[in-house]
Amino acid sequence: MKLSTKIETFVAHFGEMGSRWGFNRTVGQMYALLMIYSRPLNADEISEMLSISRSNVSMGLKELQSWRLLKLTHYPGDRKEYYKTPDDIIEVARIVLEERHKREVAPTLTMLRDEIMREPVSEEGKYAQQRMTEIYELIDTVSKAVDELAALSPNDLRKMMKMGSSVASLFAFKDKLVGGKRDKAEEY
Amino acid sequence: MKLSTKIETFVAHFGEMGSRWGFNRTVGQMYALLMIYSRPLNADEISEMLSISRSNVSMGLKELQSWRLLKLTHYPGDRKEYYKTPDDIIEVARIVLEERHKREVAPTLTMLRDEIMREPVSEEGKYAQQRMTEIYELIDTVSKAVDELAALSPNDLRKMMKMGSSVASLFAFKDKLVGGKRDKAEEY
DNA sequence: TTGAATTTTCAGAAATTACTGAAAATTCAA
DNA sequence: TTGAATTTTCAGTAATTTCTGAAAATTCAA
Repeated sequence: MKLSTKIETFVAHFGEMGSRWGFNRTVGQMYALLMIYSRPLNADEISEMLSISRSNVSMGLKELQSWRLLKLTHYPGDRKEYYKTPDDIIEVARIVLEERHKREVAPTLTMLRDEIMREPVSEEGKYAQQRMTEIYELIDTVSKAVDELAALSPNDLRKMMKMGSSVASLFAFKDKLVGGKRDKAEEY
Repeated sequence: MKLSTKIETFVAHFGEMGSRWGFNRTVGQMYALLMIYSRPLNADEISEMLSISRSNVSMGLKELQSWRLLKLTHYPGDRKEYYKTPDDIIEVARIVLEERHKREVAPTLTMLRDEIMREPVSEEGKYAQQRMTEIYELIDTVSKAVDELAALSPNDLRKMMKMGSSVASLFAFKDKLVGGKRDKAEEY
């Protein structure tokens, strides 16, 4: 089962980049393949297409499922499980944001809150506490904004994309979503 | 040179999380330490405080410098170099965003553009091309929005933070920055 | 039930990444 | 200049992560 050059390039690239999203290379490749292949694939097909062992595919699928990033399908008369990604790419982005928030940002905020609460014992501790407060506020602010974006429906997000991407436009759109009114909407 | 508990917890946590930001554990620890320590530190001090070899510190500092994340200081009569982070934590966030965009997002967009251009030879390639176009548009949109945010001055961003963090508020703020006017500013 | 088909687990091997000590290179005061 | 102080480099080692094959577990049609 030979992959087209287009797919091979895409898969290889996301394999390399995958680690930045919290996966290893093969898991990145697997997801990339599922994302651009026109039909759901079973584990054996993935194993063959990417030349990785069946057991590695099994572990990779398990990890991707723990990220809620896969959809399962079955075909009549075939006991194998077939995997695909959500049809809507925006849905994928939303899930990744949510999961990363849960896995990385939330624990960091908890740690910072705990340490900021604890009475500092030294001058050093006092300074550290101040700095942690600044860091807490920054992360909290940004993550709340991201939460809100992630909470918008894929459909709303798509409308936003069509409007253009400037921060100003994004905001203008949000206004419409929440029913706000503005003087100079035509500027955007 | 014993670290306070507060600093130790913070350093350990960012060591673990560091890999998500593109660094390894020790580089994450080093930056965490420099971020919350009240004064600039030299390489020997970092080495001792974190119990890592002097050469490892040297390599870590080099990497952090390639990310433009360090400021250098000197003290009269002392030949050692002293390192600290930008005073403003928002400046740190802005630089990380810019560097990650340059190192990860830009190459991905280039790859996608190239592959989308290339005429597909198979049905599979045709479908892949479609999907890549969707992905390209999403990444491009989001990254343009992030670029704009990163381009705002730390001072403007701080004002934004003080206003609160809802998307709506962010937009309202951007309006003020760009001189726009709105009916119901008092709602935010 | 049974057993063939399928998926999962996991111990060990392979590959990759991080770290160290020693040596080389650089810097700068005298 | 010289040489002591300091920083960087890098080959080898250590630690970690990823991957595999074999075996165990699960599923389900007959």
